[in-house]
Amino acid sequence: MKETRLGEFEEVILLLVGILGEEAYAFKIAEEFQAQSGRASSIGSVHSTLDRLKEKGFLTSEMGQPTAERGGRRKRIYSITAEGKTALTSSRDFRLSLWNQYPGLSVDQLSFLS
Amino acid sequence: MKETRLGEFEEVILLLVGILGEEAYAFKIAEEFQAQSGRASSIGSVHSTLDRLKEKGFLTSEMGQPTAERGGRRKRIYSITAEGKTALTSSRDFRLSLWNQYPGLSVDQLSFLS
DNA sequence: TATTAGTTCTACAATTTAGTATGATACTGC
DNA sequence: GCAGTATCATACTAAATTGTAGAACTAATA
Repeated sequence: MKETRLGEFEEVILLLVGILGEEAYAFKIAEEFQAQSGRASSIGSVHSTLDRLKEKGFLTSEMGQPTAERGGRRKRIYSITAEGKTALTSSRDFRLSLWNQYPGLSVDQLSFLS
Repeated sequence: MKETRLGEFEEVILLLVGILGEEAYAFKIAEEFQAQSGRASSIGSVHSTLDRLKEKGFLTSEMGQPTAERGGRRKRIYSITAEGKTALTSSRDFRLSLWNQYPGLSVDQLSFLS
């Protein structure tokens, strides 16, 4: 009951933090989510998800430097913790293992490589 | 808002239905879930999840034949619909794409093959 | 200095997902 | 036909996830 599972949205957000690296601040993450998933996302839900991920110990954050852009409030930059990375890895491994047991979804053949 | 997303548990259950084929009935699915995930699962939650998946159009079911086992009530056998398969495939593709953008998680190298 | 843009933050509400409890069925074997 | 077992079924509850609205901060530009 207290297994700290990741919801689908949470998992994607966590992944995006990893992918974006230094650029992982809420607004950018929301944009990127939309770009990659096609699904709309609101900045608010991204925020609450980031908070939850922080509480679960999967993320940390710190304020970045202000930029020279108009409206350049300081950004809060998120980064993945070791726990976060572990969670992503084991989620990935579990899924790969299941997919590979299901013929039409198997990843072995590299059919997904572009 | 009405995007028919799959929860984490739902997705795994759907996958197990695919994997189990003719053997995909609630009890077996619950057992298999436990075996593969290590997490406990109750038959009741598997049932309600199967129902939900059916409502979403990802599964259908029909009663099987009684077996010659003691207590052999007829089983309800579930199977994946085309929609279900599509949902699994696109969920897989989306994840593969994200993982491959995140160096430590990339699946390209086949490092996961046993 | 007023306006505007980019952004964070918070508190709450809505929805969805997962789990419980309990009862009903259907069959085998004695 | 009674006891026992495997299984389905239902209705409800609880918990977790996701979304909304809106205020507030910061800096640039006009």
